[in-house]
Amino acid sequence: MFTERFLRGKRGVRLDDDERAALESAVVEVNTLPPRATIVRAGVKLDYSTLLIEGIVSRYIDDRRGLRQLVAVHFPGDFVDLHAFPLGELDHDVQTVTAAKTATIPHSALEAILVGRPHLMRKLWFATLIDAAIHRAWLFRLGRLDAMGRVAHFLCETNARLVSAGLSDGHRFTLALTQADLSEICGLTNVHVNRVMRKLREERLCVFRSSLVDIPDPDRLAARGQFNPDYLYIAQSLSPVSVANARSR
Amino acid sequence: MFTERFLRGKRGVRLDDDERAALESAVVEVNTLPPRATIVRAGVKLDYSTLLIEGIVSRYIDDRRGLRQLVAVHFPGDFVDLHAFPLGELDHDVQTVTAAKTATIPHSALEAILVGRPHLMRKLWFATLIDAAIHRAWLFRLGRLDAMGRVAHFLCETNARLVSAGLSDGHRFTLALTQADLSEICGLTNVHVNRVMRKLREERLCVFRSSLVDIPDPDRLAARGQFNPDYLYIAQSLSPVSVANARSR
DNA sequence: CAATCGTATCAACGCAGGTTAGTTTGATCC
DNA sequence: GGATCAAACTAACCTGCGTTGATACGATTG
Repeated sequence: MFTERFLRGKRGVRLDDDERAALESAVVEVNTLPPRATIVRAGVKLDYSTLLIEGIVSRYIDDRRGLRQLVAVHFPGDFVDLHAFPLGELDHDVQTVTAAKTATIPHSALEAILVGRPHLMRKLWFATLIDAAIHRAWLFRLGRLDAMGRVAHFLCETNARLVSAGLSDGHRFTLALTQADLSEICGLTNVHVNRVMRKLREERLCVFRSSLVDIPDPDRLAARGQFNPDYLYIAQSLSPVSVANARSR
Repeated sequence: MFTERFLRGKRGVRLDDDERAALESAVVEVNTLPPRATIVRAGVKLDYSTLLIEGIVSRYIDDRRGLRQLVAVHFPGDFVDLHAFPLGELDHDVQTVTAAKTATIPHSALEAILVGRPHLMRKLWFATLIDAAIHRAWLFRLGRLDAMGRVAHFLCETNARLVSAGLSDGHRFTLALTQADLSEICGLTNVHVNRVMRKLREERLCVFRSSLVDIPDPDRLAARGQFNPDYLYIAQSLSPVSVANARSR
């Protein structure tokens, strides 16, 4: 089951068995990729899209001078570059962060879904718009939060997304990102991210060591990062708050 | 013709007469709105979307403490909240900046297009993904550019978009944004935006006075803001560079 | 005409985060 | 065991932007 986690826990877009099967049968290939492998380059015409099954993938804009800004991070279940289907080519690069397993879905198969299964198509559209909503939250983060807030916000978001993918219990999860990766996500230098991580640790807001994130009190961290999960369109029953509360009770 | 400017000048998604007519006939209402009028509030279920005919509209995320980050600015021809159709409700607020004229399109009409005109639907999807591509460029701006660069980048982007909408000649255009608006776009304070505007003027990069933007040398401004228009998916013949060159020859 | 309000402008000061240049830790491999 | 490398961590210094508060300008209104 390649699409098992796709749209999992999202509000109002549950896939029925039929749709699930249609998507599954659209997969033509499964690949295993090493860390830091380029999946897509900006400006190259694409006739397939990539669903992430395992590992972490990043999307980034690069000024070809060493400065790189991540614009998205993807976890298992994300349809990484589904937007390449309507767009034809991408405006940014896509690269694995960790080793990853991906499923390839040709655009010809999506074309068939477009014509024959309009309601499944709308759910695919929805998926690309969640990514856009996350972009907007990232804009808020970069534009209006200080360094502590940015990191806190990102960790809250990641926790919420991993909870809904079934990969976090609401307090702890593995996250194989380096501090340098975090700095490219949060618009900071790696040196400053290091300072921030220490402070988060000192204030008992979050401990991130050897790829393990531990959030003792998700609500406090959320407050520090002004994090409000609404933009993730997560189904009520799976919201990180309710999960965290269920555990702390 | 309400949809005259919609997707104008975009690569590979020209609307044929039939599609144009279908969209036109989906309009049920045209409204005139005053400046700073709220169009949509976050979290409210929507059964219509809004096409902008005249004026400027902004989308923003607000921390309810006075800090506001704009996540998008829309010009005539933009389908401001088309993403509300698949999403159902928005994760942010939408407000006019200037007085504006809008066309309302009910989601029921979009539903009909979804089922009956899959290829028009794909073009609508495309339109929402352009917005996402612009979000990404804004992320780069906020994450990796200094204050001068951010303002320069925004002005280049706006110039390019207005050229393709037929509202800029590539060097000059009217833009009824205040310096405070610019600060909420660029993640700066209005005081610092003022410093930046002076410096842009002193360096002959850009003069912005009483709602009129004048860019003597678009290439120089683009270099300062590391602006590359590819993400706007503008058709070759309408790219701002070629327009600017045509004029300067 | 004066009063008012939104916007632009400027100067003085402080600090968050960048820059530079390291050292330490831990994993992997010979 | 030592060698190597990536990642984490630190300190010292510097600067770009935020903050505060005041003034100027121009449009609108009474």
